[in-house]
Amino acid sequence: MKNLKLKAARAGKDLSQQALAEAVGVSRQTINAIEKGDYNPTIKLCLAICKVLEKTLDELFWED
Amino acid sequence: MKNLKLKAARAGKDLSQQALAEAVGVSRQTINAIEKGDYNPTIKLCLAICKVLEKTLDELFWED
DNA sequence: ACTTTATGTCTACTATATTTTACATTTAAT
DNA sequence: ATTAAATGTAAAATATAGTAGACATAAAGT
Repeated sequence: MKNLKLKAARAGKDLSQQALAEAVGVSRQTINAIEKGDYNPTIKLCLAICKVLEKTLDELFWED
Repeated sequence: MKNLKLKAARAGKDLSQQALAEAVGVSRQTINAIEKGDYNPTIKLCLAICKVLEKTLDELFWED
C-alpha cells in the first residue's frame, strides 16, 4: 500500500521527490517506489528520510 | 555499532536468536548480524521484529 | 503555444540483504 | 568432564533493494 504519511511529510517540507532523493543520497525512482508502496527500503534509508523530514520512524513507517 | 536495544528486548521475551528468527521468518544468522550491527535490515523485517517483541520502531531502531 | 518542473512507470543493470551450509566457541545443565 | 543449546563468524549462492536511462503525462509559469 502507498505510504501517504511519507508523501505528506515531504509535501510539508516543500520538497520534490527529486530533492528528497538528493538529500538522502538515493535516486528519484527509489523515493517514488517507496511512496508508491512497491517495496521495502532498508532501515538506514528510512532513518535518513526521517532526519531530513524531521519525523520519527514510527511517524513515517509504522503500520498496523 | 551493535544493536543492544534489540538484544535486550529479545532477552526480555526470553527468546533465543533462533526462536526470534523463526518467529519473524528469517535465518538465525540474519538476527545475529542485526544485533552485531553488521548491516541494515529492511523496514519490513524491522516491523516484524517489533511486533514479536512488542516494541516500536523508534524503541528498537532509532539512532542519533 | 511553449518550456519547465514534478510525477508515474518500465527495463536492464549493479549493489547488497538474506539464505544455506558449515565450523568454532561459549554457556548452562547433568 | 561431558553434552547440548546458544552464539559468533565466514564463504558461496540467491533474492531483492536501489541505480541509470528513457519515455509519457499533468500541472504551472511565461
